[in-house]
Amino acid sequence: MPDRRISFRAPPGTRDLLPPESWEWQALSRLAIDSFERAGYAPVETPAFEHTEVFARGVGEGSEVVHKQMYTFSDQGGRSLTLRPEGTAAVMRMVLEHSLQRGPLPLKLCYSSAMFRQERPQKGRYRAFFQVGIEAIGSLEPSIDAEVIELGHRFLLNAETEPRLLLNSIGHPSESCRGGYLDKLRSFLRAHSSDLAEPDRQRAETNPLRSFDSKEPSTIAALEDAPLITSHLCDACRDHFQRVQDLLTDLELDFELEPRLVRGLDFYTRTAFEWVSSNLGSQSALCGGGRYDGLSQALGGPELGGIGFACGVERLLLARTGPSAPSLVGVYIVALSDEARREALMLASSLRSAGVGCDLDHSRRGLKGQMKDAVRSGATWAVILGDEELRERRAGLKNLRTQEQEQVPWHQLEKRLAP
RNA sequence: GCGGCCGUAGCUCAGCAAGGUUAGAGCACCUGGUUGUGGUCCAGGAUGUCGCCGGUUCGAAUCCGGUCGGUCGCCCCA
Repeated sequence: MPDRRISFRAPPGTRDLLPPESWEWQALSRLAIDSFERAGYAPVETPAFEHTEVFARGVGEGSEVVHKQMYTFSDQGGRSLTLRPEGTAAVMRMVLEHSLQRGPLPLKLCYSSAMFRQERPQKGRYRAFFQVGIEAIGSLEPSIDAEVIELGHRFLLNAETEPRLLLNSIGHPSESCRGGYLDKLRSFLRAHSSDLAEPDRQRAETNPLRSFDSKEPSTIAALEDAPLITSHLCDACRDHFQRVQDLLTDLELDFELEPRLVRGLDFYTRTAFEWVSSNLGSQSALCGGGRYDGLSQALGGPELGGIGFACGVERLLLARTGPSAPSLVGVYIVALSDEARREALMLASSLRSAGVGCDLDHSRRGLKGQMKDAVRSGATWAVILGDEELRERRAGLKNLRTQEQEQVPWHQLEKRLAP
């Protein structure tokens, strides 16, 4: 319970990120952006809010996200604005606004940004949350699909999350492909309407694909023999999907074909994928993505295919099984007198300039307290400065892991502690 | 929008069913034992309007009503 004299707390579904979790959070974001940049993806940042239309048209009016989860408000000029509920539509808006599609393609972009959705909060799901993701825009080649998926997979492995990769293709909207399939699925659902669980019947009409997301046992049973998208793809989409699979196999990347995998946002086409983890409570999706060849045109742009994914950082934190991030403080300076404290502050400054992470006491703690704080800081080394050391211009250098200690002249300290 | 569970110290919780001395424990924090050496041990210290409002009662952390908040699940999604 927080201090009751404080009358405010973070709004429902939002949370403060504080140590030690915040260390992990930072390390994860850095790891993500770092791995994406190494593959040629440039970091971008779009505004936290957009004209509502960007999401209404980009994400799709029919989607749940747009329908009832957006934080929408009017500004003083009467414009309708919306806090971004996801990143892809905003990034595409940015690309089109600056005509980036006229430069070399594909555009390879990455981001780590806050997203906002009004949903009922629960484990692994917040109203304000962070996503790290990438977008590759302007190539229809299967190789870019494979690159994007491989980057996501390797990132999740490096993030110690034990991901399972689910893969599907949802074709494209025309009658010869997903359109025709949806008709067949609808007839199937109508024929089996009485077997569906009550909440799923309505949805079977409005958004038949989503029936596959149901957790109702009776619905799952009824869908046992439902037609699957993968056997109704047009030749071009089928070929694309096969080539993506071949490339992933070349990359020795394990994936599970999941013909029931669908996407929540309307703009997705062809390749759809998702990484899941079993540590997320009732949420299972760690990271989700797919190809969105219709998005640019939905926003009034030219034909411009793209593919990308977004990972929920809070979910990554929940799914992590590996060791925690190491401290960037390598050295803790222990000072035993006022004179030594002055010296310690100067030493800290020069060590930091040399790139050595270090910390020191500011509470006038005694030796014992400072040693304790040194351990707490995560430092490997304690540099001990007492009157005797000051006189002889040397310092006690103690390795906090091995407990070995020696005396080192000041001028050698920096060299000994250099990273 | 709907449902389950839970609100007592910074954290995790005991106490509540049979209302009754100064409301407890563990962890964490600070000090000392060791006037110059951390993770163990010992001693001590600081920290609470028992979520809030009202009712019942001589008396409420405990019973009743309401309210606010948290959490997990449904829906949906990262």
